[in-house]
Amino acid sequence: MERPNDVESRDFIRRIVAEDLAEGKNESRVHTRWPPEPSGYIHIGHAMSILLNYSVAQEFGGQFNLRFDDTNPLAEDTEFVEAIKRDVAWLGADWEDRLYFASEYFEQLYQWAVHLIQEGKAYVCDLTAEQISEYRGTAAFDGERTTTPPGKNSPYRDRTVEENLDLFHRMRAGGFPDGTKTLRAKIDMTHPNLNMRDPVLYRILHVSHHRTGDAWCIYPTYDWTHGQSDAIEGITHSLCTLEFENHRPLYDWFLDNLPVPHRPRQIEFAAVGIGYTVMSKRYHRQLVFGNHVHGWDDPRMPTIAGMRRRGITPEAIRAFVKGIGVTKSEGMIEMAYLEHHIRQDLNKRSPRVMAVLNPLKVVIANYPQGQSESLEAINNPEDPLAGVRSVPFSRELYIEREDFMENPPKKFYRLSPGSEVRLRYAYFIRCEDVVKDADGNVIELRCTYDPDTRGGDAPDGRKVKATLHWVSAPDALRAQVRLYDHLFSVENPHSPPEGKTWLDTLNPESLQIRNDCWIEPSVADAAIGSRFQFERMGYFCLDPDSKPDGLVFNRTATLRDAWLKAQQKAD
RNA sequence: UAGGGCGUAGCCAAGCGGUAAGGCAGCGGCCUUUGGCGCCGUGAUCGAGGGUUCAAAUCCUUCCGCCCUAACCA
Repeated sequence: MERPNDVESRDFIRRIVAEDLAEGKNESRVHTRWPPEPSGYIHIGHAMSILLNYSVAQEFGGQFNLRFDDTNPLAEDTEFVEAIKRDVAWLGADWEDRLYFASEYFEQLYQWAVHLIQEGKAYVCDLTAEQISEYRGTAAFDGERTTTPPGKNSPYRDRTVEENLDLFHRMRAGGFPDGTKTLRAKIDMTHPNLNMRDPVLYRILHVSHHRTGDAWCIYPTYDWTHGQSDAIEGITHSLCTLEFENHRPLYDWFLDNLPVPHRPRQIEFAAVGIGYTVMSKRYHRQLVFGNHVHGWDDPRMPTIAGMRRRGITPEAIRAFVKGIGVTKSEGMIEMAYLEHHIRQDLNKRSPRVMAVLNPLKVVIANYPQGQSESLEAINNPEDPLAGVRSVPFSRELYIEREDFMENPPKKFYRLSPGSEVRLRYAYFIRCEDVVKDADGNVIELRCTYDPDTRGGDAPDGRKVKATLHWVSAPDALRAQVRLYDHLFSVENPHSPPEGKTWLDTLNPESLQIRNDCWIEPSVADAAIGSRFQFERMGYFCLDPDSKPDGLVFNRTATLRDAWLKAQQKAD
């Protein structure tokens, strides 16, 4: 069927926002926010939420806030606040001067709690955590089937307003030990939505907070904080992930029962999952604190910090996020899809360079001893403006070990005894002899070159089936290269094989370090973070561990490899 | 079990009653001084059944499957 292709369809959230705008809601404003808890580093899943909230505001001429949801001092830390700010900014989401902390609203929240008590809609409860759970009516298996009994009222539910006010005041004043009392909303203990069965608003925690210090010993829960914070900030559309859908009735109940200045609307969307990795902060904390990776910014991690160190650009992440769309159906995106966007972005912007990761020495027998020359190489065939550079050529070179086979199979176009190939931007060479050590390992190739093919073309028109990258041995820089693979060996670590845990599925070969790599001298002064395409090998970037006399590169992504694929098919 | 949500090709995703967009992956081919890039071609009757209608992926209905919650975490 014929359908206009140029009409980009809107996702369901943008459609709702557009409708609200059309109906003149919210004084025709659009205002979103992203509310992280500073209890870990953010990951690519968060990036989707950040970019969605930010871009919706952008597209509708609205504003975007960054608000830390810092209501649980037990897990939070300023280190995470700083890391999150850095990562959000790096992704390109600009909160301008609107950086907020839910902890700034603690006093207002307290006043609203008092209001609720006065209205007879909240009470101080002495039940323990376990008792609260029991009274709530937890699902139970009666031997035949699981049932969900209605909850029953707390015996403290009918305390007088005066008593509640007094108790709540003393809770704040520090009169009670941790866990002995809570403030709960008085809603409905038989409500089918468990969140509505008298949820806890405040718990007692004699713990100092990274921003409010020891000013408080009672801390508001997420549910009691979130919607009201949105209201205070004038948020019009509070976009969050699907697991909060169950909380929406409560979110709305608070707004309905409080004298809030504004009425925000919560809309939920599906979070992303990506194959061969895990996307939960809880798991990330275990990976980091359990030393299964080298920190939050380990290039194998799906954290923003890790991806940045890996060499992935914010543009690639944005393109990826835009590509997967916004829906309510939860799925698992293939890693190949992320890699596609990484390659597409890096292909256009990365200067090419030649580097040999697994060196095999080549001596050009007919090239004069002691002679050398400079050859011109194109910096980026995708970008004419990138210009050219010169690379040194000499009698002794290194080529990639995988580019030579003594007994090549059919369709192996590269170097083998007697065959001729092109050295990129240099000459045609022919392999004349194979030098081996006592164990029969190939340690050197003796080749001859054709002086007439300088630059890579033969005047007589003869063709060659392969072009190899290479470096001049006396001129090349030694480098360490870190090759990364999937962090996990199974696509979904959340459902590991029988008898295994998710940690058992970590890929033992996710990091491979090569110390004897050689790279052309043009990268000598590259800045940390510089990205390159090592021709025929992949995309790499200079790691912060790099020193002037010891270059360290991270492999961001491999190039697609038709030969590799053909081999795998042959196996 | 209760409440909430989801189900369109291997993956993501358009579609909103008029007879299945697009991307990724795969496969085949072209091009090529990166076996890269680029280009061309190639796949579905929409979880299942029933119903309404001239016409249904789109409406109704029953069923099935999967996910979320049942924390004084967010």
